Amino acid sequence: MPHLKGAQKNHLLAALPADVQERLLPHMECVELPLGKVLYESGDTLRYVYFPTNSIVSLLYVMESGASAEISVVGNEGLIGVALFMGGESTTSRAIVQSAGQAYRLLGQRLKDEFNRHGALLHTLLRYTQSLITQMAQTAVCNRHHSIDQQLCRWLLLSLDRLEGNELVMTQELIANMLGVRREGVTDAAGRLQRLGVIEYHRGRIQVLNRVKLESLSCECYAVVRKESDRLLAWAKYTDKV
Amino acid sequence: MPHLKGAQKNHLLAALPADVQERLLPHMECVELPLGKVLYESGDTLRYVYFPTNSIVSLLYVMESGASAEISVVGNEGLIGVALFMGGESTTSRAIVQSAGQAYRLLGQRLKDEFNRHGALLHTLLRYTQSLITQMAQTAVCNRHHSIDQQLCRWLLLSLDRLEGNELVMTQELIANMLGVRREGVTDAAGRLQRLGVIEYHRGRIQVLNRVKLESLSCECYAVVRKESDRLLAWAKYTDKV
DNA sequence: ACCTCTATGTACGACGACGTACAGACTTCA
DNA sequence: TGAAGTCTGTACGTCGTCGTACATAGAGGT
Repeated sequence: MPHLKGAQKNHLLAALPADVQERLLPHMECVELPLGKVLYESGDTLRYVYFPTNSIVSLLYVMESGASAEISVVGNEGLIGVALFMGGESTTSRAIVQSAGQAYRLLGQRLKDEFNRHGALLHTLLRYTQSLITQMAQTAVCNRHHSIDQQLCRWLLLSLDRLEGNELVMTQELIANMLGVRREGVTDAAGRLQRLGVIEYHRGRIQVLNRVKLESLSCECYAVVRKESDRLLAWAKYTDKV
Repeated sequence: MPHLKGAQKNHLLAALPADVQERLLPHMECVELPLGKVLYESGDTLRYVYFPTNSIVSLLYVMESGASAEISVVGNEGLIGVALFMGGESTTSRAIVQSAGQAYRLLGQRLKDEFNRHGALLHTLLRYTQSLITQMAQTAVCNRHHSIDQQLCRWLLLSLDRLEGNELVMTQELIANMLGVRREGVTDAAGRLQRLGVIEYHRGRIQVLNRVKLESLSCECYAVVRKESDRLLAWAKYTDKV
């Protein structure tokens, strides 16, 4: 079953019972997501949902002034487009590829059809949505209380969790857009991390050398999000009843 | 039908079809929510959901240091306890009464039973949850980019929308806890608003004199949340299909 | 009338982040 | 090999918020 193999790379798909997977997979296509691609714009009616495998997508709010702030990060643990099954069909944020890679794409209506069978998919997606809510809430907290240095650590860890390996392909300029701060602020913070031997970077490639230390330098926000995600997405349990 | 009358004060309950209301209402009780009461603590397994009528409840994240930040505000437009039907059973935030009043309380299991009938309640609650997500996302943005003055305006407007009249019973100290800033910062901002003739306050009572001006002084965040809530909670449409 | 508690007002130095400007280093492509 | 573009480093004055400290005034109780 070739489809199944690829789908296992996305935790959400992998967690679904075999019968649900079999109904969905024939309709899914693997697409390339280049860096910077906008999957949907604020207010767009969503047509597809995306299940990232080795890509990362940011949900970004862009203000009237053009300034931006990241609301949450989505990788192989989740999907892009919760508004489709939540019923709103659109959101106020933009979905933009933060790390190039691949994703499975599914026509929204197919997902909704399965969702409306009220089985495992519904419960799985709702639990995932709650973990997304937690991430958004913690982003709000972090933006209020923590320094750029701490936020950079949190952001690196969240991104790292969604990729294989210990390298991020990402300029400081892009990170600044995500965090909603100046590029120079990221340069300062990254420079400090590099001098501490925690990371090493060069022209758009960041390697994490000491993850443990990175976690200790991060604010509590990363741990909160990580722990709650682990709890909510402990797939084996609760998936067949609410 | 005495139950129905009171339930109409909560928009979420009011939006439900008669048969759903009739099944739920016998199990609901009207409870008093005094200022400062904690409906649930971070990590608690939720037992009840609350549908506020004339009270306001804040979802607050409390950090290790004890500092806090409000994630979202809930009033007669929504309910407290989405984690129950989302499947997580608990959240990382605290629910605390910000404005005393009443609410309908319902045993979580009753709500889940109805939710699992996969009818109008499911779609209604999911759309509400999306509006809540929007509010959280915008809180993150606002915390990043806007001044205390702007955030105070946003906060006053959000609270005002959830109450009758134009008065808030709320000390500057409590507002500071919600916004996650110093009390003195709120004093400064509120003083400026008072000198502009936009509000008038005295020892824990705030009256809004000029709502239009308040909106113009607020950042875009209020309008974004308001507009999206109006869209998502335009009950008449879409409620019987996804 | 007095005391106590609570709510609000004001001041000042410290600090983090901002806006702006510009320099250096590496990459890409002609 | 040279030019253009990209990514990163550094500097400096400004501004908003913080932490701290203390003052004032109204509310409530005895």
